[in-house]
Amino acid sequence: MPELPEVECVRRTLAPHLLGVRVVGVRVRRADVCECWNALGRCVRLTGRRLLAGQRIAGVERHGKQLAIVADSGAVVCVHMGMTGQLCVHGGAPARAHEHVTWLLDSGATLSFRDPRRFGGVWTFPSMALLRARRWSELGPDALTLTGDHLAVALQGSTRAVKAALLDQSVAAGIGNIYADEALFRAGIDPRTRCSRIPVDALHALANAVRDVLGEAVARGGSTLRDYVDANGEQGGAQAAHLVYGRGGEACVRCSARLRQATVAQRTTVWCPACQGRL
DNA sequence: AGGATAGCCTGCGGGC
DNA sequence: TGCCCGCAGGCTATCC
Repeated sequence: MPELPEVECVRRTLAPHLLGVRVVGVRVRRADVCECWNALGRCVRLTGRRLLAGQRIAGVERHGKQLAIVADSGAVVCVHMGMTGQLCVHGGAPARAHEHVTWLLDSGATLSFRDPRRFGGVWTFPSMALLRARRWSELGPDALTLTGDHLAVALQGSTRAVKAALLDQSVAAGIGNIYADEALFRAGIDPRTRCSRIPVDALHALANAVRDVLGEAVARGGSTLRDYVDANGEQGGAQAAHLVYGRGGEACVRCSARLRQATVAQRTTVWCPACQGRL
């Protein structure tokens, strides 16, 4: 389940394969995972050109959980991987099941977007500016740059549970269920706590915890629980560093209390009832 | 209008 | 062994 660290690892492993490479063809096996937008903000017909056919790739960018492959023409393909999405580069292996879009590159390699659950998708725009204006503008700041000051403004007066706010991509982009629980544990905050009851110093601690948890997970290559692999098909190692996620009923690594598991914000949530105080 | 909820979709593991 | 059910959850649409 790609959250920010996994998508960043895909970006980093993808870039060396793509930069300066020309797209010589595109094969779409499921057109309904793609959406094309023009400069007027209208949804338009899917074409190879809009998926960068014939163009040279000049950049691979990321905001939150979304990737953008940018051509030298300025045209952009934005990929969101949902839960089970994968972007892999390989040397022309036969298509696997659920491989929805394949880009043929002049390097001889192919890039494929695979997504069994189809919670992800592909969006095309004539420029990065339009992607930012039409799609990324809905997102909060990238969670790797999250600050306590921003959290204080974004959560001001909100009565919802802090975990729900962390999962809200308009608050900060990139946090999912795994790293929300890990960050709340590090910050010592009960995930059920209403936002408006969290003091500013605790919000600063939370923002720091979010950045630390995400940064460390990137350094470990992301978390592989089931599906995640980077652009080279390699699994990550960050799951070994999870202190609470997936450990409900086990002992807290800090105080040995039994970790509690319950549904918070419609998500399976694990926390330490001793270390994470309810404010 | 903020916040809670349902639904999308497939693979897998547990239970019988 | 095989089938059925529940669960995983990022995001949007819808309801309250």
